[in-house]
Amino acid sequence: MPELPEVETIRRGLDKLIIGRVVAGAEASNPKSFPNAPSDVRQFLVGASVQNVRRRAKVLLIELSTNYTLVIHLKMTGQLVFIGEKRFGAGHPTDSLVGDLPDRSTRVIIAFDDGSHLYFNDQRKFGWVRLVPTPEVPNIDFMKKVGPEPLEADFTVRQFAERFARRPGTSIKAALLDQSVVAGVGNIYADESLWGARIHPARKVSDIKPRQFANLYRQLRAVMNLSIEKGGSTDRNYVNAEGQKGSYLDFANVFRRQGQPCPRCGTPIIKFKCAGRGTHICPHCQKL
DNA sequence: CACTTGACCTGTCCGC
DNA sequence: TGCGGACAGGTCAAGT
Repeated sequence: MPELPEVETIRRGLDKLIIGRVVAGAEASNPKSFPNAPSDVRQFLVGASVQNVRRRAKVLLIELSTNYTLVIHLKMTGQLVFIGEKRFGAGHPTDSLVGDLPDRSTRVIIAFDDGSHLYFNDQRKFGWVRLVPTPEVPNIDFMKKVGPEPLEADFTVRQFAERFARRPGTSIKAALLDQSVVAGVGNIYADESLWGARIHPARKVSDIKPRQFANLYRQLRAVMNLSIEKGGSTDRNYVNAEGQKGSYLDFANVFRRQGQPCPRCGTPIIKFKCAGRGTHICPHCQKL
């Protein structure tokens, strides 16, 4: 579910909500969701204060005073929701998607010593939370192979185009979704940026011209920055750290808009399968 | 090797 | 308001 803009939105929320709070306890209802030994949790999580909340690709990093980090991947259906100590049953925000927590999808609960809680909910159990020594975070498999951050100021068009040389024979959409090429792109922003650059998703990487890479680079950054501004995309169950939906899909041009007119030319948007994923294009603007 | 497909899970929606 | 099947935003292991 969450791609770079959604994870970044959660990060910004947590940055305001949990810095300085002290962990009082942690429990997991599903061992796969939080595979750490109880002794590590007692030693390095309980009593720790939150120093920093970072993001790398689609991964959240909650850095603790014990020199350990909670590494969190939300995969398809993960949520990370903070509920303060003063919230009672009656007072849900009107735009909230979550009811009382914990609920059936709650896999991990972090309790803070002031009575507030951080809930990791994950309907499909693909996501995970891991407690890792902070210096070892760059060495976990995912971190070792993930590509550069596309929104960093020093990430250039040239760098962007060069990354695709790793996957010359595959489709541009498969390459965009490959986290080792560029970090943080998922199905929504792949489709939206390809529409913006007028590139057909099934086009082979080796056929893409330098001008098209330049276009795609601009579109990808524009689309992701707009989404962060709108609080991300809520298609089914994404929510931010306060349980609220994002509104980017109101501004999307093709994603989940099959049958509706292309905003540029009016041709109906179509949906088909590409790189194993549901894919949305304007068949007039994006020719194979 | 480069690339594609299936598996991991649960829930929802659609057609019969 | 039953049942089977397809599908869902991600990533890895296994297969071609």
